[in-house]
Amino acid sequence: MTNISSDVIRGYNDTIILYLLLNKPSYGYEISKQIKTLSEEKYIIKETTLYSAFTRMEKNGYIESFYDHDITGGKRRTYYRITDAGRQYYQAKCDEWALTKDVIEKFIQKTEQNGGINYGNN
Amino acid sequence: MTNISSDVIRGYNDTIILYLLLNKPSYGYEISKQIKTLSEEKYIIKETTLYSAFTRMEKNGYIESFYDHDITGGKRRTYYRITDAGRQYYQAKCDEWALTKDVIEKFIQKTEQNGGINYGNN
DNA sequence: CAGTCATACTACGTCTGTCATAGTAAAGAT
DNA sequence: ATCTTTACTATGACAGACGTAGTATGACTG
Repeated sequence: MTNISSDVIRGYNDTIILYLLLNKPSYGYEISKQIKTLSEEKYIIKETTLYSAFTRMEKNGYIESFYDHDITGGKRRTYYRITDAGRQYYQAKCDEWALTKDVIEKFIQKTEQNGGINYGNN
Repeated sequence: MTNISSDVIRGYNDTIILYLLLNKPSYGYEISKQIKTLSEEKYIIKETTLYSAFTRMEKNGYIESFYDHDITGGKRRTYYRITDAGRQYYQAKCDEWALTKDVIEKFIQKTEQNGGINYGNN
């Protein structure tokens, strides 16, 4: 089975996390699960990667942390909300992505035998 | 001037280099220029990054080095040719790319139009 | 009521790829 | 004679990802 190597996604973990904060604040565990389900199990972020991203992004002013006290089982959560700077950074990263994609694809050869469609057997 | 941040391309430098070796052997300086022109100046690989990639990939058995003695000005070149293992690795990376692209794009919002971005290094 | 499970983190140290800086070396151009 | 272009090599720093381990809380289970 093909798995995504971490070096590839490196540099987009922050973007992925920010995306999940665009509409509402969230916390580590929830985000980690959302990444898993949204990516259809193709990408599972490591806990340490996730939490160190939070720390880094808070330091950079892209997110802000706060506590919510409606405990629903388990340890107290640290919630994060995206800041304006975070939204700007996210948008910039999205624009950068378009560029990066174009560049990388100049050096990628698509294998014909699987144009996204799977015929039959495995 | 739009520039791609290095963290994004990280993990694809090897792939890019291997692509340029698919049809003929080459050497550092030539490859560096080809990356520049093929990417339309959007990506300029750093010398140290390039040469350390050569070393790493030779150790991994993806490329082989040899000397060519038709000196055409400048210092003696070290040529590299891709191996079968290198071709396999390249193809695997191409397949991985398709996957990665799909995953990342689930977390990317496309903006209509946005001018020059300049993120990351330099 | 002890033990396990799921949740929700924190701490610490290692590894890898990138990159800044600097230097070496050879040939052609001015 | 020196500058520029070509073509590397050496060294060390750094940041992000990750392995490993530990802490803490409440819910469920026998």
